[in-house]
Amino acid sequence: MAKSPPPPIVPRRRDAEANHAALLKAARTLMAENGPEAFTVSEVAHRAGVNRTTAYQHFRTREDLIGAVLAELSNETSLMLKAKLPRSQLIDHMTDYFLDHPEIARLWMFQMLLDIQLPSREGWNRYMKAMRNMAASEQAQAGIDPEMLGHILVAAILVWSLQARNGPEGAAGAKKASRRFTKELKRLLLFGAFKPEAWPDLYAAVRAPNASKRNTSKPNKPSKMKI
Amino acid sequence: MAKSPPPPIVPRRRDAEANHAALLKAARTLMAENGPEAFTVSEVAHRAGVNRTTAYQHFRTREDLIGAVLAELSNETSLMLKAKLPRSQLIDHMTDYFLDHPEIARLWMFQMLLDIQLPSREGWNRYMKAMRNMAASEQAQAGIDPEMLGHILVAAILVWSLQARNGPEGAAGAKKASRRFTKELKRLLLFGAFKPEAWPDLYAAVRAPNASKRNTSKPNKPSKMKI
DNA sequence: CCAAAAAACAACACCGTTGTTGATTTTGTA
DNA sequence: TACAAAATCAACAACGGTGTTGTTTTTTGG
Repeated sequence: MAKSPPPPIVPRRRDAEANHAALLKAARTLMAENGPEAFTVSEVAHRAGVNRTTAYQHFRTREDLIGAVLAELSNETSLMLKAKLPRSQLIDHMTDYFLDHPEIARLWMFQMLLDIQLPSREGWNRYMKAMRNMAASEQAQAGIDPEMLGHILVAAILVWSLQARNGPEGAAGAKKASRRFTKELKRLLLFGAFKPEAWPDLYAAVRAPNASKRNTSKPNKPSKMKI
Repeated sequence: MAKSPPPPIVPRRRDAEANHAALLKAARTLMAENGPEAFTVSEVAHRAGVNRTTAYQHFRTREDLIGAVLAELSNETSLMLKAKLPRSQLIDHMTDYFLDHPEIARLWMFQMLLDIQLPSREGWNRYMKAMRNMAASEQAQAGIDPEMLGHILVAAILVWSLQARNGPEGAAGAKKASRRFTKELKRLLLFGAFKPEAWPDLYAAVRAPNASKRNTSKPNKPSKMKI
């Protein structure tokens, strides 16, 4: 009763924290490898260099372990998306990030597939908001559909980060190949890929969407072009 | 010995073929649902409306069943990619195809993830060849990197087809949302998204790749553009 | 009606995984 | 040295999956 300062010194005899972290990391690796459900506690414990029963001392059940990994993942991606960067480096940054953290990219894709749903909806919302702002700005072309463009970009980058290592040079060439990738992505964003005059039907589909809308943006543009 | 025409009539008492097909279909559905490894023979048999032991009469082991599904899948996607269509419908066609066959899209993504590798490398090669031809043609802009553009497109379409059903209107609105998607994709291919003059750094990265290259393709092009 | 194919059914052995329990050992701190 | 947290270890029950076997039932072509 007389003791006013209850010593906040947490007794940490053997390194419980380190083991906890090792277990989380091992679990994450395995989950990213074959899918978030395709692992056994034994495997995780073994990879963490820890006894199986020790794992059960840190996580009551296998499901708890999965949940912990997913929560951790959600935090990290949230942080990544929060980073403020020069806009011109955004594409490189995201591509590099996923390239450097393949487990995150893979787990994200698995989540998307199994659709427990996209991890960290806040992150996704922030991303989409940025897309809308960009589309509304002076720096963007008119007529962009920001949500759809957002889908296109994130899909391309995510999937690329998974494929990059499959090239002829393997993981070694991944970085180099990725520069090729981001360059083409930037090129596409700046200029597109087709010559509009050579694709009158596409042009029509894009410019006169459903019913013949109001003729903004010069409907005769394609007619004068020749291939 | 006297019988010259040995009757080629295959005795098919109870409908073995139908069951075989039902098993394949059930397996494919389940594999697409939770991943190509995440199913049990019992589940498959149950969904196929067939006894578990009957399943083992059609496929010696679980692995055989998986193999059969994957082979079937490979054939179908190969066929899809072989279809000759007006080029302007290609994007819609691919998007619709995956939208109408979600199991195929999902299985494909799972394969890509687990990277047993891309199903049907021939299909992929044919696709990349088409991209190269397109890039080399008069209808395309100069300076395209066909392989990378190919990656971008297929990733965007595949992932979209998985996401389409997650919209607010669910599966019902998927078709409508997909038209939004393909429209934006076409728009992007025709015009890009950014105003090059507003992104000088991107422009520099794209036009003067590593060392300052030869100034082909009018480097002043972006300066005169407005919307 | 008969014979044979195809399916259903029940029972089994085997294995790996989960989660628990209780006893035992290591190790840092006081 | 003594205490106690943390990790190890062995053993166990319960469960569910795979693959097999032998038997029985249904169906259908001849």
